[in-house]
Amino acid sequence: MTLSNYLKEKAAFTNDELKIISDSFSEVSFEKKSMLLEEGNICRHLFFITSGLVKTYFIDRNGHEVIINFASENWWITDIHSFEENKASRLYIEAMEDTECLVINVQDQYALFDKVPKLERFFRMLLQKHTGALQDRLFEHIAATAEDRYDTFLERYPNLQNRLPQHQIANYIGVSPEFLSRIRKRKVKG
Amino acid sequence: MTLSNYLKEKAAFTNDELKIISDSFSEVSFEKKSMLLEEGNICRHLFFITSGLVKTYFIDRNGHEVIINFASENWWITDIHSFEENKASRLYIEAMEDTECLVINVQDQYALFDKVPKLERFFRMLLQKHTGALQDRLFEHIAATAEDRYDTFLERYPNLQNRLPQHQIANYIGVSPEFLSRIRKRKVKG
DNA sequence: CGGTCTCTTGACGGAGTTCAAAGCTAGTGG
DNA sequence: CCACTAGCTTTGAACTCCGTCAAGAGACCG
Repeated sequence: MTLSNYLKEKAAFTNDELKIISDSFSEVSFEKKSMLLEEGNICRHLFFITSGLVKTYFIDRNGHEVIINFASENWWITDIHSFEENKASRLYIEAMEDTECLVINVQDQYALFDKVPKLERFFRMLLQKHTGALQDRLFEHIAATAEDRYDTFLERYPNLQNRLPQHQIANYIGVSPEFLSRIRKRKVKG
Repeated sequence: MTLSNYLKEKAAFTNDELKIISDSFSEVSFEKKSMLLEEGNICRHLFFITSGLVKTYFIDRNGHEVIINFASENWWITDIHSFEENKASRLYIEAMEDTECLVINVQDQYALFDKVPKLERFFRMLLQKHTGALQDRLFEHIAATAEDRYDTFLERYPNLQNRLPQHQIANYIGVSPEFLSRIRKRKVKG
């Protein structure tokens, strides 16, 4: 099972622990274009994606979608603020392909932390990495050009480039689809 | 002592726990313009600021300072990635006023987590809040104008507005000092 | 009083947006 | 299997936001 393999790669969990963890999650499927989370709702689940692709976004005050990140195989996704504090979410999470997930709710998560304390620390580390990634994206948006951000996107998600329509990439790097088209044209010319 | 009062306000620690926590921190002072952390070094400390004001920034590839955030009384500050993983930091932390801190190193932090497990969860929650704040700043930079970001700054740090030179605020919201000056002129006119 | 730091103002330029139109591609139903 | 449609990408032109450069005006500090 994928979650166990993933955890084995990432940290030193015993087989007992892996079993306890796996048993705490349930499998859920989402069809392409269906929603894992919608704005205004409380995010009830922490998702581990075993196959497929989702995007997280919010709607800005001009009614435009703003993509925060993508997540595919072996990524965790949730609105952590909503999930942990039971607050209405500002975010949407939408399946961009048919997607298989393992999910856990917040109570079961804390019960699991009590059974496998190592996991709480593991999740704290994950959160740290996520925070680092957010900081890097903020840096890019303050200090780098759109072309730089596009290059960074290509390096960071080499496998996503062909799974995503170009205007979604444009949205993620924070430019209009027209301008990304021009960037690409410029790059081909050299 | 300030840290105990702060923790009492924020979560239900017992007096014993508060004493154990307080005893694990040491006091350090920094003069205005001195550095708490410099790029290339490992961030050895988690800082709790009891008085004063610091800024965290990095130097972008054009040699310009880019301010990530400010921290004053009752704020935690560190480069968490460097601190936890013993990696060279990309960041600078600089005192903008004479500043008093309580500090702990990473080993003592983990020893403290073992003695007061509640604290590890508390820190995870802090990290979540920090992540939320970073996400909000990213949203702003993708979807809001400089004027919107200035308004948000004023709401978020009402007490910092008069303690900071205007060009530092400009840097924080990601515009040139000249342009912030124009924004302010526009706002006065109504 | 002189120097340094800070804020303002003007002129110009560049990065990126918006709008509109046209060409492409892929999926869908008949 | 073809035709149609809907969504995706490209291109051009005008426009906006904001940065850079340069110069001057305060303000603070020794």
